Amino acid sequence: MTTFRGVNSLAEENYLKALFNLAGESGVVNVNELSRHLNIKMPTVTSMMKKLSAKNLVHYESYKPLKLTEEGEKRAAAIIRKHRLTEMFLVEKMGFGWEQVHDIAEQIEHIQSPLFFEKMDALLGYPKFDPHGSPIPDKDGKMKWKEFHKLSDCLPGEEVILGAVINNSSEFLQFLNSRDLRLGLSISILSVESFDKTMVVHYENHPAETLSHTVCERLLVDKQ
Amino acid sequence: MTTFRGVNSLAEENYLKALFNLAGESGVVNVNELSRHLNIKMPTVTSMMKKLSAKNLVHYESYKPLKLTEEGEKRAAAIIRKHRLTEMFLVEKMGFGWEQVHDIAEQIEHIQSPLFFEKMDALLGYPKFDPHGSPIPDKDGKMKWKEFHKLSDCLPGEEVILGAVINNSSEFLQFLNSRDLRLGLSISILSVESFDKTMVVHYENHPAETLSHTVCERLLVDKQ
DNA sequence: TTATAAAGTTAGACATATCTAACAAATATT
DNA sequence: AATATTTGTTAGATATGTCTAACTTTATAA
Repeated sequence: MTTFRGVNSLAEENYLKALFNLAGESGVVNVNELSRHLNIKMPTVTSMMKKLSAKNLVHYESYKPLKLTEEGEKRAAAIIRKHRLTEMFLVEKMGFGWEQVHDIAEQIEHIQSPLFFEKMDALLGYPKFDPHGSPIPDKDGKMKWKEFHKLSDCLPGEEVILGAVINNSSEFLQFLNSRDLRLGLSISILSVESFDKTMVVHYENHPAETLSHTVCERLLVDKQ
Repeated sequence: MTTFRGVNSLAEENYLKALFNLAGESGVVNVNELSRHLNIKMPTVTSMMKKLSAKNLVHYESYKPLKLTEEGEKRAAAIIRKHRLTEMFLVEKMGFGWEQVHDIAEQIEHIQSPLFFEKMDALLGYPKFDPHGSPIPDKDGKMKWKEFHKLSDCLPGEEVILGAVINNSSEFLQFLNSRDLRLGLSISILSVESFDKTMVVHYENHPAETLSHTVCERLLVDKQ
């Protein structure tokens, strides 16, 4: 039947999104990184990059790192926007926990219906951040992370606000749930173990909770 | 990436759904019908029927009409259930008009997440019918149409309740909107033109509205 | 009842998206 | 600098789902 998919196929959308998410400051991504992230072998990635390059969505030259074109970035941001709006909708309007929404949003982000996402946006009151604290790109693909610090970079004595988490896996989020850790929480750093960087923190009804460096690296806080 | 699609591919789901929707009393469907309905050429349909037959979802024998197996019917009903729950959700919880929801539901019906549809179902209060009056199959695939009559089979003097519409095209539903025709409305039949079966009816603030036979055939009513 | 039309099948081509095996280039290591 | 490792590409195979052209079977009509 060839269900209508708009301009890009499902597969193409997944590559664009991955390129967007993996791009750091420089905006470039290696074939190998992309391959590992998508769980798709490198030759397949190479051939898709040629295809997206032909469509002017990716800058591709043999053996050089990949970069989205302006148009590619716009398309990618539109998908991320749909993903994050959906996560917000699932949590705010349908009663899901923040640890349950990733896989569903991963599917709904491919729905072709501008109106559907505009309705979501309006019902949510035009949110700027998703349930994990990630910014929701606006319709022009613009978005800005707040000026967060990793909790792991903070020092004993500091009092910070949990603003975002960088790892939306169900397991990690369930761990946070089990410790009553959620966005907006005010956290005081009591001490840092020097040899393994483990932190002991205090918040709400938790007088002394121990958090591994691995966890602290994934918690973004506002120093305020 | 091979996005997880559960047991059946998107294409397979569309064939199952079409077989379910086209099956009349007898439950059988011709290759040709299916081909026209899906807008897919007959040879393609034949080959897919062999595939679904190998999976025990369709009874297929050369040159014989097609029929879903019990398992095929179960799978199809599950998709229709998702479609109709989604339509209801879009109308009741997101403020869409009944003429806007078909295409979106056509995409969301393929989402793989039992929890997502259970949440919808619960938020809607376990509805039995979709916004067009079609029954929503339960989790076992069971559903039953109310005992409706076509408006076109009714006689002058009768007073009936509009219970369902059979044609969910945006155009038809917009026509009904333009005449303030909606489910639940009480309609009195004033007269029937004998040569073209046109009906003149009365309801609400419409003292005398003329409806073509084509329209009346698509309106299902409860004789009370 | 034979001819014609409609419905259905077979065979083979094509696009998309994936893979493995083998080779080439760039990077890192000694 | 020479070698080894990692990264990336090329070539060719495979699965899915679609198509057209040609043929067969079933149904319809003369």
